[in-house]
Amino acid sequence: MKYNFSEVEKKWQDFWEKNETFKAVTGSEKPKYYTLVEFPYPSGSGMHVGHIKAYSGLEVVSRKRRLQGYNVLFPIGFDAYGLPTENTAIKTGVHPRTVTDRNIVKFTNQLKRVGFSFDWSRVIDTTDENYYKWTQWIFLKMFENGLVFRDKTLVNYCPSCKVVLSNEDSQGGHCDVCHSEIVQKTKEVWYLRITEYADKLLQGLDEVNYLPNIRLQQENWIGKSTGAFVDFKIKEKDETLKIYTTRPDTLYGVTFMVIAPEHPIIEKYRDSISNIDDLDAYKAECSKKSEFERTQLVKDKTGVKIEGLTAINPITSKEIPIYISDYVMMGYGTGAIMAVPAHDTRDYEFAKKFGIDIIEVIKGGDISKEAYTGDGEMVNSGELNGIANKKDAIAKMLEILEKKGCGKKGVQYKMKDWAFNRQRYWGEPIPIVHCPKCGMVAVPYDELPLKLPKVESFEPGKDGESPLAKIDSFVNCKCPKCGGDAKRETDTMPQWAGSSWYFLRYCDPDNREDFASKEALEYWMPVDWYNGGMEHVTRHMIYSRFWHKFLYDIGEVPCSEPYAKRTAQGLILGPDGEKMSKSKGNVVDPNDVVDNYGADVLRVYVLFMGDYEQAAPWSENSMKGCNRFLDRIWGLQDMLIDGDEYRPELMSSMHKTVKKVSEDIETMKFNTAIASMMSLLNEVYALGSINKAELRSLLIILNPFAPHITSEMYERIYGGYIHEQKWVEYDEALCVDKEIEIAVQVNGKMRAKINIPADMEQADVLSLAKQDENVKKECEGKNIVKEIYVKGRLVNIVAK
RNA sequence: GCGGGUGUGGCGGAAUUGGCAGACGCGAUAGAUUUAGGUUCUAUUGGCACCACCGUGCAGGUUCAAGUCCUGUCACCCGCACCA
Repeated sequence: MKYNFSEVEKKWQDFWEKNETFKAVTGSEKPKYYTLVEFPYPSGSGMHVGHIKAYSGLEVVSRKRRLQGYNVLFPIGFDAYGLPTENTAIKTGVHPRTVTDRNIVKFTNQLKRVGFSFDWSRVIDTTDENYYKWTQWIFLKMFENGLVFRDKTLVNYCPSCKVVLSNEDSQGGHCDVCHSEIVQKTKEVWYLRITEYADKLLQGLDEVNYLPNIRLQQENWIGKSTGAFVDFKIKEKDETLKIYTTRPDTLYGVTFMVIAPEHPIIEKYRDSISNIDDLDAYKAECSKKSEFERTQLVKDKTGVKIEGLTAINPITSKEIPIYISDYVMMGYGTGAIMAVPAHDTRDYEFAKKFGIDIIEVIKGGDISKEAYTGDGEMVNSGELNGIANKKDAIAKMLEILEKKGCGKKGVQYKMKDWAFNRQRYWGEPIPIVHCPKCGMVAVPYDELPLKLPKVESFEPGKDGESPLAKIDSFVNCKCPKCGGDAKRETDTMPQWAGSSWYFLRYCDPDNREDFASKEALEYWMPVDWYNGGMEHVTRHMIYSRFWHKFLYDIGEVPCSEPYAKRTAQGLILGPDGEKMSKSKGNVVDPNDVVDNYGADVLRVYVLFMGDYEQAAPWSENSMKGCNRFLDRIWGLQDMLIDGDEYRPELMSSMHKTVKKVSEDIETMKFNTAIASMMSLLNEVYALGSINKAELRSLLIILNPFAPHITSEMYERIYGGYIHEQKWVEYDEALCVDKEIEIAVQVNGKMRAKINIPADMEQADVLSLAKQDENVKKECEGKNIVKEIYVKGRLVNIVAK
C-alpha cells in the first residue's frame, strides 16, 4: 500500500490545528522550555527554503522537548514593517496594510503546510496597533531615561530609498535594502544611546551560552579597547588637544599629530592658521569622497600640515607638527591622534611621505624598512628604558601621565549610537511632539498607540522627508504639556524596532494593560534556545539585548539577558553552489517540494543535507533519497511482527540509535541523527522483520523530523497519538556489542581484523592478535618492541 | 590589513576528538521484478598495475599511531575595515 502523503499530511495538520496540540500553557506545572526562531518578514515572494531550514532545527528540538515532558513555547509571528512592502505599495497603489495582510496569510498557509508545531494562538504582527503601542511605550521609557537624543551629524543616506541608514545598514558603502551607493548627508536625526550599554552588552556575554563565533562577532562589533587619553598643549594658544591611544608606552616616539579634517579646532583658530585655504580645499575634497571611498583608497596617505599651530609632546616637551588627514576619523576616539611612525604602519607611511622623523622606542624591528608593531625592550624613552614588555611600559607611562596631570586611562568602543529613524511611511510613528515653547515632549502614555494615519500616498518627500510630513491632520497637534499649537514628529522607527522585544510579547500576546504580564514573563523568560541567521548576530541581537537590558534596569523584565543560548544555521545554496537569488534563477520554492514530495520529505532533507551550521547546496537527487527513506519507513508495516521488547539481534542497534538521535538533536547534528536512523532501517530490512516494540521506538525518535508519517503509522498500529507518548529511553550498557571486531596493526599498518568479546583482557587480546597468520608473517625475524591495545578499537604491534 | 571559517571519493557529507579514513545519502555498475520506462529489491562502488602499494589542499615535523597535534604555505568563502 503506497503512502499518500498529501492526504495524511492534511489530516494531521487539521488535527493539530483543531485540537491546539501545540498550545503553550502559561503557568503549567511542567518544566517550561522556550524555543525561539527569528520571525519572518512577510515578503511578497513568499517563503524561501532558507526559512524552512531555519525553523526546522528548533522544530525538532521543540517536538522532542514535548515528548520529554516539557511545556514548550515555540511561537511564530511577523516582522512586518519595512521597505519592500512600502515599495510594493508605491508601485501597485495597494495600501501597505493590505499588502502586509495578504503576505501574512500567504506565509501562514505555507508554514502550516510544512507542519511546524508553532503555537498558532500567539501569533504577533509588529504592525498591529496593539503591538506597536508597546514598541512606542518602550521608546518613551527610553526617552524618559535619557537614552533618546537628536543630533545633527553626517549620516549615511540612500538616495534610492530616500532614507537615512544606520552604520549597520550601510556596510560596505551600499544600502542594505536596495544596494545603491550610500552618500553622506548632514541631517538632524534620532539616536538611541546604545553606547551607554556597551559595557553591559559585553559583560552579559559571560552569562549566556552563544556559539563561540557568535560571541566573538558581538565582541568585535562592540569593539572595546583600553588605552589612554593624553592632552597635548598647543604652543601658540592656551589650548590642549586631547587624543586617544592604545599605546601610551610609545609617547617618546611621537613626532607629529594628526587630526580629522572635520576637527573643530580648525574652525576655532582659523584666523591663526596661515594656510587655511589649503586646509579648506583638502577638507572639501574629503567630504566629496563617500565613507566607502575613503576606506578603499588606503594605499596612499594624504594630508596637509597646519601652519600656525604646533603641539608640544607632554613627555619630551618637544615641539611637533600637526597635520590634518582623512585617515583619522572624527567618529572614533577624539578625532585626533598622536603619531608614532616607528611603531604604527599608518603613521609610518605618512611620515615617510611627509619626511617626518621616525624615532625607535621599542627594540626588535628594523625601522629603516617598516614600522615595528611587536613587543620588545623600551629604548630612547627616559624612565621607561629597559622595560621589556608592553604591559609594564603602559602601566609606567600611565603613572607618569597621571602624576603630570596630562593623561589618564580610558576606554573606547567601536560601536556607535544607533540612528533610530526612517523617513518612511511604513513604520512605527515616533511618539514625540515638537512644541515651540516646551521643546520635545513625549506623547502621554494613555494616548498610545499613536496610530499611523491611513493615507493614499506613501512616497517620501523630495528632501528625504517622511511621507507623514505631508499629512496636516497628523502633523498639527496640541502640545501635551502646555496645550499650545505644536507639530508631531514625522519620522518613523527603523525596521529593527519591532523585533527588539518581540520575544517578550510572545509570553503574553493579547495583554492590553501591559506589554506582557509579570507572571508570564517570570514563567517563560529567558528564551532557552534562540536560533537564527548569522546576519542578525550583530544587528538584531545587539539591539534586542540592549532593549532587554534597559527594560531589566527599569524593573520591567525579570532577567538581564533575553537569550540563554544562541545558535545559527548555515545558508541553503542553489543547486549551482551559489547563493540563491532571483536574478540567478536558482531559487527553490518550498511549495513545489511540498507539492511533489510532501512536508516530511522537505523537513528531513533540509536537516539531512549537511552540517546544520554550514552552508550546503540544494540537490533534488539527494532529496529523493530522503523520500525513499520515508517510503521505506512506511514499508515497515509489511514486515511487522509481534513483540513487546527489543529482540537480541537488534538490542544494541536500537539502544545505540536512540542514544545517537537523542544526543545529536541537542548538538544540532541532525544530519548524523537521520543517518543513524537510516542505518537502523537498513539493518531491519536485512533482517526482514521488525517487532512492535522496535518500531514504536523508531517512530517516536523519528517523529520530530517527520511528524506526519509517524503520527499516521502510530495511530494505525498502536492506536492513539504519538505526540502523547514519551521520548524513548536508552541504556548505556546495552549500546555496547558483546562481540566486537578490532583492527590489528603492525607498525601502524592494518594487517588483520579479529573478533573478540568486548570485555576480553588486554593480555588475551594481544596473544590472540599475534596468532593471526598475517600478523605472524609481518613480525617474522623482528623483535617486538612494544604492544599497544586500545580498548575496543585496535591492537598495534611495534616490531623492528 | 585584521578577525572567523572551510579544504576529505564523481557529488552532499561522516569520523567516539590522536586509534580500522570515506558512516549515511546521491550518482554509477550488474542482477531480479516489469511489455517498457519509472518504482522496488539484491550486490558492488576511493585510486591503481587489486593479498602489495597510494590516498583527507601543499611541504615539513612530533608520535607506536595524524583528516585530527605543531611549523610553514596555498586556495576559496564570510565578517570588519585607516578603530589610533
